[in-house]
Amino acid sequence: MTTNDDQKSLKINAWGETIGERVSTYLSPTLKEDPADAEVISHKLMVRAGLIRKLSAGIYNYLPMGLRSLWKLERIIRSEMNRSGAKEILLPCVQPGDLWRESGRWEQYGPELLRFKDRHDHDCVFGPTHEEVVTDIIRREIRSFRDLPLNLYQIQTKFRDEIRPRFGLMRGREFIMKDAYSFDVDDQGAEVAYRKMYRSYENIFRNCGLQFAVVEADSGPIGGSYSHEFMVLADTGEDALVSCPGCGYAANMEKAELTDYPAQSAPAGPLTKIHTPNCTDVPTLARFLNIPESSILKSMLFEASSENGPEHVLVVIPGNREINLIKLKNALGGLTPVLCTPQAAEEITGVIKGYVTPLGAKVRIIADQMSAKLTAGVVGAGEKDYHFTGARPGVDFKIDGVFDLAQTQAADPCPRCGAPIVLKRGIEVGHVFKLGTKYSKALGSTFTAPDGSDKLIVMGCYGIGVGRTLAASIEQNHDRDGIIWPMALAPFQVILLPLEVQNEQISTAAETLFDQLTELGVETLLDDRDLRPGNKFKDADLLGIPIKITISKKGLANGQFELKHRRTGEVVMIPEKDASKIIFGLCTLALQKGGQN
RNA sequence: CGGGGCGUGGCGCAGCCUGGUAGCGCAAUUGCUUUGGGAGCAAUGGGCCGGAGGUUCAAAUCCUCUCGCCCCGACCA
Repeated sequence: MTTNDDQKSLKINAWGETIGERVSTYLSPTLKEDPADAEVISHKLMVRAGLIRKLSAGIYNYLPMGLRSLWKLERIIRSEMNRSGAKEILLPCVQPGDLWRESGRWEQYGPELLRFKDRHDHDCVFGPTHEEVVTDIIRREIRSFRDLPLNLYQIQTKFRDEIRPRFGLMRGREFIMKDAYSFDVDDQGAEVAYRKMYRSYENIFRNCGLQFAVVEADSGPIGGSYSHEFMVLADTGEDALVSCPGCGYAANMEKAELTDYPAQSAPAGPLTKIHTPNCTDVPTLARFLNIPESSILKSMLFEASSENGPEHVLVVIPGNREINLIKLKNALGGLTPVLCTPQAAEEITGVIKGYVTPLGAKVRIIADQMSAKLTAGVVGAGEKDYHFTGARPGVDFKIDGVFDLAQTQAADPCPRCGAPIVLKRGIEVGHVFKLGTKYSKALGSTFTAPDGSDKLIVMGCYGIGVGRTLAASIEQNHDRDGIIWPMALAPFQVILLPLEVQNEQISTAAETLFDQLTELGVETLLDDRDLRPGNKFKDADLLGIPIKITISKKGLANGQFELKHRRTGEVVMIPEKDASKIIFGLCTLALQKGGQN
């Protein structure tokens, strides 16, 4: 419980961490100005508050203050993972290249996989993820159905040589990830494991005091397999998502289904060619004809390459809609579609952009579901300055396939309940995924079933971006003055600001309260620097410590301290003699309320 | 990888176009005054101008090459 003699004693908790620190002997270098290389708010604030420093592109040092928050988060994650029955392990960063050849990812992974050779000229990789290594453990150690189910997790450093690291901890090359892997005897068991992790993740992010959404994610054209993403809601988030206030349906924008949306048929009538000069885009044409944009069926030419060479596909969709490229990709059986340039489209269709027609088209035509439902629409005439009205999908032109292809827009009806959809933005902090037998098959991980037969282990994998979650928390919780930590993640729960440390009465009162709080286990930062009040206030706000106690002559004259809540700005005077109990109570309460304060 | 931008004391920047003494603000150090929202005065220290090569009597400045970093596009925790 004590430390070296030449320093005032520091209290230590059960894990060996300090409960209280003095700013004068800490390393918390704060910056008045934004760092020049930071773009997003969390990155700026983490650097300014002295939580992290950049070492190299996408590679960061954690300073003491940042590390404390990281520990808090890791502790929350650990406790939930352990509660769910998962077992913690620690796997190496450096892995043999041969293992990656065995799984086929040595070839598949691409330049994002950091490869190097050791002194014996053996291929090595710095692990970007650990499916290979855990599966290797399992195939060696698991023999029988009696050994299953099992869930192994670790909190560990990964390296992915991203093309473009950015936004500080949000997208680093080296980053800390919690990754868990479940092993089950069959699909049903894997399903149970998946549900457990799903619930653990909800608990983790709730306990962090974060507002989040769980969304269905795109898992490619693999049938049966599915995945969910955990998104921290923040306007500055990189990912778009849809959410239904009616039934709770939520999905990544890429994945969001649409079953219906407003689209209006063009006036019925015979197919008529009309003169439409200079109407090369939808808004212009709609205005020219005085019809809604949705009555225009726009035809867009895509190129998709497979081993049989490039194929061209004409996509027909109502004029007021954007095409969702992921949906289109799935509709094309996994081939990546690329929109043809106007020049390329003109070469293939023989007409300039804006007048491309599905009528008599030689290429495959696939239609968005709503365009297929319209009784008539306006389409290009395949001839400059002319369109057709009254074109009947499937009658006047062929349709080779109908799919849900449109991007969801705000207020579109929910695919589950029909209520208007709301668009949000989020930061992906966690991902749960059903793997199936991909890796157990590649690496030969089997077990003996009760009937004596050998079966492949069914796997799932589950990730949380630890550093990213910290950044996301700041992205969601900050103001003009700095970070606003939720109690659960704050590096310290309380900061003490004695305004004049030269004044004996003030410094004694501060030291006394510091002792009392740390004795109670309240993590406290004492700003004992001989600085002007303004400096201390600014730093305290920047650091985002939830509770700020100001100790001044004025207050002490009445036997009181001033208590200010960082989040609300609410100020109360508290009596000196009860201060530690009151503060302890507030901290405890905040943690019980799921980390919010 | 393609497109754009930036490298000048610890941090943020000016100087470069039009070559000739390296400058400003903040921070740091010392002293005095100050003490409820980033104080004032005075003094001090600190810079192979990212690196290499070239042009020139002379290069932070012009030219070539290189390295690093940031921003915009396809992947991901």
